Amino acid sequence: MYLRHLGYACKNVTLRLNTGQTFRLSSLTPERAATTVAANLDALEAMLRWNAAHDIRFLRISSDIVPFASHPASSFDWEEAFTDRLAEIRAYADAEGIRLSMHPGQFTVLASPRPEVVEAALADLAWQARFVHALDPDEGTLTLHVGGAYGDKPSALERFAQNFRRLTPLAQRMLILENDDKVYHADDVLPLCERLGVPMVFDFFHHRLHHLEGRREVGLLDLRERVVATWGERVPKFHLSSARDGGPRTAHGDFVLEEDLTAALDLMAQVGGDRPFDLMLEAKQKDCAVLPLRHFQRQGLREGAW
DNA sequence: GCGAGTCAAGGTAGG
DNA sequence: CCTACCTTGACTCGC
Repeated sequence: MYLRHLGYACKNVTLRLNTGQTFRLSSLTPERAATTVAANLDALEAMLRWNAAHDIRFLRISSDIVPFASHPASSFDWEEAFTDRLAEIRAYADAEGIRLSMHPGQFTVLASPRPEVVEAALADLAWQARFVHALDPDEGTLTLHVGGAYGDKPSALERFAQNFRRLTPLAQRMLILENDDKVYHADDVLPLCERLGVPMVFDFFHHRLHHLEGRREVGLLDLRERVVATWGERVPKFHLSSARDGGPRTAHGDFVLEEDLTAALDLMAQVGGDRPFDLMLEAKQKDCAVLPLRHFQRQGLREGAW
């Protein structure tokens, strides 16, 4: 496989722009929501233009782009209010070949034993699936973690599978599952993905944390063919970070070390033949972490060129 | 403008 | 039981 796009998440440090400006629940009114979403969409468009100019064609949109979108107290209809604006941005992203994704936060938990938590997660995933789909119907994704273990991982996995079937058809289609840093290792997530027919987004950094701490012996070497297979004909997506110097072991660094990127590229070069994959860099410095690594992208590469 | 206090939400680890 | 941490820190108030 070869690296097609490098991406970053939610914010642009250079432009000081954020696709997820929000406000307190106590400030929620339809007017405030409309103003904030309009500003977030403007920020998104400016980031897309900057990205295209810098050959960055992969971006995660903040799940706060529509604050309180699925909250019971919100009556603001973003789809109706911004139909034309969304179509405009979609056309631009499409013309520039930019892939988009969203990643609900820690509170969206489909495996929870608490019904109210699951209901909220279903509502959250429903609107976010519609949002990504409106902007990138071809390659958009919705990244999710499995959730907690609650002292009984098999039961939690079973609950996840049952609740997955309750998602809207669109959310089921957009969803992809990521291995996390402490509970659901790649060899927990992969069988679940295979069972549900959901692509797996493999996070190199999370995977390595499990290895360094001796919780698992299974390496990516043993899993990579199966991880890629979960994507079918779609372009697989991976996550990569470097550790933060001196920070908590799970903290993301400001940048991504070139050696961490080349290690990931080497691992994937031997899989999947002449096939592209995309890589989301999770680094505090966002776009500034991507810029120095762009030359590793092989845009529009055809076989034999690498 | 700025520092302090607070924020919708879940879950885990360590004390 | 409680606090700290993860994550996208950053909004809001009172000075």
